[in-house]
Amino acid sequence: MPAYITTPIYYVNDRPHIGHAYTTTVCDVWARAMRLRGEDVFFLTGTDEHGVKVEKSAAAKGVSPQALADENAAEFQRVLKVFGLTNDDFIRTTEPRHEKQVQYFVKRLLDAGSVYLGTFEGWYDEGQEEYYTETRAKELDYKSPISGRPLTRATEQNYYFKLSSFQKQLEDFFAANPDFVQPAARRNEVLGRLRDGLQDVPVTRTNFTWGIPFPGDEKHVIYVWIDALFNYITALGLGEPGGTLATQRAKYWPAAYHVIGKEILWFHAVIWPALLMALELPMPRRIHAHSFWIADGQKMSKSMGNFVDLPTIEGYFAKYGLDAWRWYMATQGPLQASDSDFRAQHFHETYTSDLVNVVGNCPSRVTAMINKYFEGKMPADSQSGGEWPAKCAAAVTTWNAAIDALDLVGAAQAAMGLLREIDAFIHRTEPFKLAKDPARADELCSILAQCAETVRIAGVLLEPFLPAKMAELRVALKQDDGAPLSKRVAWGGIAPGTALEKCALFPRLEA
RNA sequence: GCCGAUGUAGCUCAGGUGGUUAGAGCGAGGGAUUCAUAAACCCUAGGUCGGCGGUUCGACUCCGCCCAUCGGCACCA
Repeated sequence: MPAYITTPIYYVNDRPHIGHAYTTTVCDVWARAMRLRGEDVFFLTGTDEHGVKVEKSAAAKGVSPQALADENAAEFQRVLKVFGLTNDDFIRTTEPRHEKQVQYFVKRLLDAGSVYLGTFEGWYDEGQEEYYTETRAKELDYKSPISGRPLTRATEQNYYFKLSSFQKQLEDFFAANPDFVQPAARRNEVLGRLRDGLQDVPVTRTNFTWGIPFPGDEKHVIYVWIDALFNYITALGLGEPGGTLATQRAKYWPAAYHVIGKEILWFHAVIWPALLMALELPMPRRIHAHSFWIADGQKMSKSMGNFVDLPTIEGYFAKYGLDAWRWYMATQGPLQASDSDFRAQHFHETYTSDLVNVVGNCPSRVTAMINKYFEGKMPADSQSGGEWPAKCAAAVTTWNAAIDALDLVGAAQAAMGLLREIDAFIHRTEPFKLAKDPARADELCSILAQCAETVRIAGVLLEPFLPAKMAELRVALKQDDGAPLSKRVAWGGIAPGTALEKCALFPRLEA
């Protein structure tokens, strides 16, 4: 079955930071894992480029909105390369292919009666050009928080999406698909809010022009959120049935995973499914809303200026390497309901205890003994692997289930658990003592062959997390990476007599 | 303010339909050892299980109140 995974499209008004890097890395690990299995994977990311904020920023800089979007989109694309991320496409919402399809979808919603022209009335701040909700306006004593001038009662004509009419259908869908929104805490949040009842949502704006024109009424532009959500299917060409893009990519819909941050849950868990229902398109399989990184115990914010930004991240690459960064993101990140704290010391400890002491050290001691006792030649195992083939198979099963559930920690632990068991096995069987007893040579051969083979298999399972370092391990073990997972984790991949090199994958570093 | 969640060892978190000594990983201290990147291994850590009150023979686990933190409260990308 084709596997489709998406990140949100990133707002071009932002500079790339750890938040973007995190979401994209999570998707990248998953995409690599699925490709390793031999699945047909499509991994999408991109940029969201419309909206009043972009228009204003561009004006402030004295450039056109498109020029600003071009510059920042290019920066996001450059960053993806620096991070070694393997997205299959990069969609930009100002591309004609996207705009045309969004208009097609909106037109269909209009024709189906799911979008209608309505009137919005509310408290308007003329200086700020924004509306406040009734409660917020009351809090402000009906005065502008900026200018102090009284708010005015204003009305505006907008097109609305009949979200309210999907209440029942959404409730039924959530009931039938309890895993649709992950993690469970986020699902409960959505259900709670759903119980309060849905109101129709405006899908157009008239107070600025930097957006996709509303089909048939061009003084309206399509609200950025609606525009942005459609990226998930415009990239597959679903808005141009029969087109070239659709021919190649329509098979990827419905998406397996929309990975998002918790701040945009409502749009993805409720509005997006309702839009798809209105268009009679299939639902994505899962929405996974991760939480946020905080920095040294403090919430990251623009005003605090404490975002873990690109230069900071590149500092970690320089010191620890890209794979170490991926490992920290994937195993220590906020994939579940609570936030994770990014701390330099924690990063260092994770690097040392996981990567140096286990993932680096275990292959090192195994290849070192084989070099010392067998001149580097893979020994023959008269025990056919003993208990290890079954242990490896169990780890693969656990790993597969974890990947299916986007449980990156579980998958990483399944792989690393094998290495920890090999360490224990070496401790128990003491091959370094057997080496001194010629009468027990056969036993020694079996033990070290089993160790090497298990290390090889663990290395395969670690590839999505540590692609560069596991490539080094493959070279040391004289392996290639062509075959699908099932073949590569089969016992006996290293032929007896193969010349194995000593390897030291992760150097110990000072804090 | 309203709704929801969380609060357990230095850090990150498990756990228990109430019952003798509350667990893991990491960090820290000590030991033994060498195949290995002084790594793997063994031992140690005494934390009033957020606070107060209640129910009970007995609560960290049940109930109430309070405090703190986090999320949501719709036009915010």
